[in-house]
Amino acid sequence: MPRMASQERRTEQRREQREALRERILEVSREIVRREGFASLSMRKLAEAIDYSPAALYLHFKSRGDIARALRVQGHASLRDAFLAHTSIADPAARLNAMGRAYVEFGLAEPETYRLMFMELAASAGPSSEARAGSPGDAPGNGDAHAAEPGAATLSMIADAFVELRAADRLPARAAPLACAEGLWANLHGIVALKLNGAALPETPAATLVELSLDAWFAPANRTEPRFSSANRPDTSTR
Amino acid sequence: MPRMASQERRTEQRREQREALRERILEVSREIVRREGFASLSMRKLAEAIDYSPAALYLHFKSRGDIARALRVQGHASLRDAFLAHTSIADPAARLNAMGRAYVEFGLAEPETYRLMFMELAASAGPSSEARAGSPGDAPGNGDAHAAEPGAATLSMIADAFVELRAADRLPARAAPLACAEGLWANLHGIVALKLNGAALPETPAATLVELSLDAWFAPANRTEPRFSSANRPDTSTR
DNA sequence: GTCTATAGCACGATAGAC
DNA sequence: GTCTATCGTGCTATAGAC
Repeated sequence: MPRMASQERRTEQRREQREALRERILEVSREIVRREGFASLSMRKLAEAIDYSPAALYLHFKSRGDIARALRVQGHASLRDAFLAHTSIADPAARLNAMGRAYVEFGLAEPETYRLMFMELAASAGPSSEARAGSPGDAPGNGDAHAAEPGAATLSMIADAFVELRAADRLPARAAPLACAEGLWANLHGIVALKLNGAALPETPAATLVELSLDAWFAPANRTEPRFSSANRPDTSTR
Repeated sequence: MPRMASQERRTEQRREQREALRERILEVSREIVRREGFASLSMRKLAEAIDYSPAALYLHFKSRGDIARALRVQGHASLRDAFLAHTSIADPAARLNAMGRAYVEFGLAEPETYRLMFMELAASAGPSSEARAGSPGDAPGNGDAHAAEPGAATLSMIADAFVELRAADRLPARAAPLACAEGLWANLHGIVALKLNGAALPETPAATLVELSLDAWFAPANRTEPRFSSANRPDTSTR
């Protein structure tokens, strides 16, 4: 059955090419977003960058918001990887320290990606922002109402550490570990978000704020391990 | 000199009418932003709302970004007022508690105003976001490079409280009071920002997170004053 | 599947009559 | 000071040829 085989091979090639183009679109999109932000990712610009017509994009992605969704998923995977690199740290406080730093470093190193992941979801849930000039279906949050799900993995890694802290009776606050995790997350996000907005928080470097915040959220555990104490530790990055 | 007087009266009336119209534009703008967000405030829509032509707006505001700037100033004044209501609290920890709550309540009560004030400044300082379809000079951050200044008053109120805490030796962390103030601010901002983005932080109510955060940042002072302890205090608002 | 061409819309800002 | 009319731009998405 050589004819059958060759046909199968052809369709297989087709599928691979299709997949490859889709991947290439995402790759170029990611780079544009990284450098100029999602707001400046237009279908025209994207099409020109991959040397196709704008119409071709719509064969692989339902809309611009659909691309945003894919990029967000990739970003969350990237952040999760950064966290995974520290899961081997046995001490939960030390692990939280490492993860907290990693989180803020991720946000400051990839500001536009971070913005896309955590700061431009407004349009998906409210009647608010990101109402651009174009047509409907444009908002980055569209296409998936459960867009928060991809970040759940990283949040639960933080929560796990708090559970361990609580189990070892090293957690001062008497609240649910999940609530602590969300509180710490909010704190870290606040640092990144204010820094990304440029004008705000002009005085204190982000690294110092991170140290302070980690101290604040589980200081006792920290104080018994001077390895991670903040005050007498030179700031490595002065972003 | 009756002729002179009448002329003066006329120009005075003119000036008042001018001022009144400008005030009316701002008032309507504020309401539109409050309900639909700044991104959806277009000069056309605004003009129709005040029953003038779009061109008339440019007699009172240089650009759309100029309106944004005026609205931000008003918002900061409003937030400052909310803080001023608590400056009379003598105990610095209690004062910080009240101000922290007020901050988050402000953000959650006026999400779009808050967004305009703290989350849409990106375009002013970076090559990023808010690149809309229209012409240049559109970004909300334009028109004043020192846009962070209006918020300085509220920040220094927080910093003052930390200075007092430090003076009374009730501040656990050994860092500069200003850094603590910015850290706490970042924490509060993170809570509001994540809540405003809807999808994120689905589990824990904001009020609980605020309590936890305030506890985290100056817990010892808090624990000696059970009046403000959080765990055994019913959440009044479950936003 | 990919292209060209364009529809259709919305915007910010300005020119020039009155 | 206000209006009408419009310029110039950018966008998403689709129609229809190949």
